[in-house]
Amino acid sequence: MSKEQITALIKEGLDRAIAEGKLPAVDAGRIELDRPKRKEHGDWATNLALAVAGKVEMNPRQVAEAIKDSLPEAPDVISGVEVAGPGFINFHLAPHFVRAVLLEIEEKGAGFGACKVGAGRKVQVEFVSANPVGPLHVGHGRWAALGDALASVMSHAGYDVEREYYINDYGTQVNNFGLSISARYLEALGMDAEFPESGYRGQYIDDIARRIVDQHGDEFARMPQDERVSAFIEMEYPRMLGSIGATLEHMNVVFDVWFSERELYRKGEVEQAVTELEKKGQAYRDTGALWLRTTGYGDEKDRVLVRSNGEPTYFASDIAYHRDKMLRGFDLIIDIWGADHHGYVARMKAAMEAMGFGAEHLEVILGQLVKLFRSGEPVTMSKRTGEIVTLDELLDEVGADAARYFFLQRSADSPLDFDIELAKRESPENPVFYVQYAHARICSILTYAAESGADMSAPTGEDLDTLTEPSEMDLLRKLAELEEMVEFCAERRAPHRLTGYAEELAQAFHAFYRDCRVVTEDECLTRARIFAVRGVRQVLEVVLGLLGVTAPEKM
RNA sequence: GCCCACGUAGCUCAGUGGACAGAGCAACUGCCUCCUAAGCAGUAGGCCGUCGGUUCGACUCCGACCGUGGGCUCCA
Repeated sequence: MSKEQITALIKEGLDRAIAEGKLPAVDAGRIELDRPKRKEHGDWATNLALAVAGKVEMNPRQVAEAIKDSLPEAPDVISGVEVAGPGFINFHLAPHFVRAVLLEIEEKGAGFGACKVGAGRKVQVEFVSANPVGPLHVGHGRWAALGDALASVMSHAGYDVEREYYINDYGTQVNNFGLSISARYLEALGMDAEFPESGYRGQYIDDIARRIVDQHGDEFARMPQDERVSAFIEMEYPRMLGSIGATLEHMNVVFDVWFSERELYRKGEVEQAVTELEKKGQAYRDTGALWLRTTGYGDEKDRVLVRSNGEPTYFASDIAYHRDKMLRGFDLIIDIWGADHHGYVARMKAAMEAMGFGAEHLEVILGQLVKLFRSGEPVTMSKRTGEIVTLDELLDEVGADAARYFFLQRSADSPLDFDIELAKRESPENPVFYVQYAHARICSILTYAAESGADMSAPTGEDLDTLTEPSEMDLLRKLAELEEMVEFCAERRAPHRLTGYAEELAQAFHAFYRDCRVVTEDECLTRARIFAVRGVRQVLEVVLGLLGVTAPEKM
């Protein structure tokens, strides 16, 4: 990759300039090399001279000139170097070197753009993890898209990644679920029933209740309330979980592990975790409850692990869960939570410290919420009546590709305005089609080339040298950026930047298409351009694959 | 009140301490005898919330303030 090679050249240039006495000895630190925003500033630029000028008490431009003059010759890589602006050193890559990206794509195929920053570290990304007490809503779709794409891009960056869904199948929420069904069930039978205060009021609860009546009549009405509620829980939460799984599958999100909270309790892990913390002196008893001393690790106040009635809190089981993750050998745990859980981050990190794992092993990504719009008008969602737009409804309406792409366009820190009508529109204002269209267009060109008898075999080096049009060179340069994008998105946990790259690549391709015919009378050029266009197709497939969006051959 | 995030074009948002701040939409103007016009080219649109600080250099880092959203349970 060009970045390392140029960094090495700069380092050598600096060392040589010092050795030749043009510069005083100085520690350059880490050499920064960036893609300049403006094309005329070349392919790569370094601010080294600006950074060093103060230390050596020289004019930055003089420093830059000195380094430039001492740079080793590298005609295979660089075609030009200049000092510009306040003291940047700009590098222009040799065209031959730019074209070489096509050979790399050919060689690496689906592995193109991969890198090794992850160094094989074991990472778990846990996301969605919605309580199995109702259908997924649109916000869950965002976490699903985000978690899945993050896992993909980190995997491409050399991490060993697992995707996990945590099932809260224990405690208050499932109990409320059972109580809600029970109330609707009795109502459906014309009996009096008090609907629980914090019950689930969605239509789907009525549907479940009615289905039970249809299948079982009033047989559950004769049991004691507790027995009926737990019967309903056991019957219905697995079914709900199944339907959540189906929705996620509909969105092409596949988890490696579905982890049950009940299992944690069944295996005694919650108790073990609590006992361990007590033994370590991290927990104390006060007013009948057991408290974790999270204030020792930066939390605002200590938190209850076991209530005075003997019941462990959700926090306790969450601690046990994170302990279990660490014991499974992950180097890094990434949790994706809704922004409404942000108050929970400090205490969970404190708990990691209290357990002796180190808070740096846990990263929490807080996703802002999704607001739905339809033609500019907000789609109202009411918790009170339980009227929500489900993820299934959204997927049915706009399709998995558009939904995923829209969810991924914004950084997790930004609330997302999702316009259903825009996502549905099959027109240029919809960016997902813009990118997919580039892929379809390439497929169509390749079909045309084959049908018109063009030579589809690999080009020679001389053939490749016929690629000289500015817009085709720009396209090749864009291809070469994938690897640093992957590294950036993985390290910053920012898969949304990949959508921007996808659009830039598509744009570069469409500009190429405008200027350059692929199938021409010139056999050398035709071989080279077919090869180039295949490379673009490969890279589009990689990027769309990381985003979890399909790459259609026809549109 | 305290904690966190956000504040960039008319709208929705990108933006990695660097050079003249970007995209899409919306508005306006052109371009199909052609491998897909789901495309391309162009015009217009900015006090990067405000004020200070750090730096050779700040949309970017720090502080204060203003605005928006979220959180501050022996809830999950």
